[in-house]
Amino acid sequence: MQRTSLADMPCSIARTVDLAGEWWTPLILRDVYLGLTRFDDIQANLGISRKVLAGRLERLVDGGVLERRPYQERPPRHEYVLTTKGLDLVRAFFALMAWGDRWTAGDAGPPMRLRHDSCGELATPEVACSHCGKPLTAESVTPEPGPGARVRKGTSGLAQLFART
Amino acid sequence: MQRTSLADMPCSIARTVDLAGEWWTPLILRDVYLGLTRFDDIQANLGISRKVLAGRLERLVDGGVLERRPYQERPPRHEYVLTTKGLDLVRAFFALMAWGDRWTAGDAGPPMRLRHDSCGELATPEVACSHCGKPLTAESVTPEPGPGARVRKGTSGLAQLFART
DNA sequence: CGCCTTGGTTCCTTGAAGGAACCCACCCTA
DNA sequence: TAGGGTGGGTTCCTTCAAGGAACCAAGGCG
Repeated sequence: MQRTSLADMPCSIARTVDLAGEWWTPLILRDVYLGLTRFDDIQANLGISRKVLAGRLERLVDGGVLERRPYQERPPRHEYVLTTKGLDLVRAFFALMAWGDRWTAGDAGPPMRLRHDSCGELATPEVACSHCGKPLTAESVTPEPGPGARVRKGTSGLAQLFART
Repeated sequence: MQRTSLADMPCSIARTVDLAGEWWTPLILRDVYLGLTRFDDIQANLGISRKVLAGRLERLVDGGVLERRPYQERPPRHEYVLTTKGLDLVRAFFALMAWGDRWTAGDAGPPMRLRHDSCGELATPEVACSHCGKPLTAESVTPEPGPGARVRKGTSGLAQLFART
């Protein structure tokens, strides 16, 4: 779909989008997480082109997000399962889901809810500070360059950290 | 880029991706958040085609994520600023950024870090339970249908909740 | 006047998405 | 042994979005 790869940008959002932000990919991961682990099941559920699905699954396996695992031999059959890296990505998608619940669900309410096993309650995923545990919002945070930043000479402003070259 | 719209799926991830998951869109929002609010600045920073940028900005304004605001008249000039809805989306992107920091940053480390104003520390955004405040992971949660779910007859399994039709 | 800046729009080419057909190994049943 | 079903794709063709460059218009500005 894209000609421009985002993988080489010095930005963790860009690199995440490059691997997991292609069209359909988040929904494929959602399906796998919810138990649709086989090619035909995912294809039928999403209505995605088989060609596109094959490509996305290959990319996710190469990226270490999914594992292609045989569940029987003779005839050889396999399923796709989330790796640790993939489960961690699903966790991040919970934050996107919560945003969608808040802003796009409308009167019908959220299509899916999450029950937190440890506390037993229906949970709204929140983005919180790892240090103090309080809500981490865009307004309550100040971005600064990290060790992996590539600052370009002759420019200024934080966003210049993420210039493509 | 896509022919298939995800907007009508009964899934908050799909609806979020439909609006904010197009190629370049997360990076545009990142730039606006970091202070690159003008067309030419964003275009130069990302190296994106002007046509694509114009389309993305229009879609984000229509979707209520950005606001197109004049900052001077004569000559008329305007900038793009995040709405409340947009700032909340940036917050969800923090979770994606944290994933990228963990899994794609490599030895160089994260390109950007966030200092939490209220506690003063460098924060790693975590996805936490709104109820008990503890970490919310993919493994520690049980999905169940919400009020907005559309269960299809003749199928089974949670993922069937999100079938396209 | 001619040039610069901002904020786009138009045009053309390339390449990804969508859709349908096809394929192959293996199994089952009659 | 023929025929049909299933899982997991691949091939082919058409359509439409992305990329890139040129163009444009309103308003300064020297």
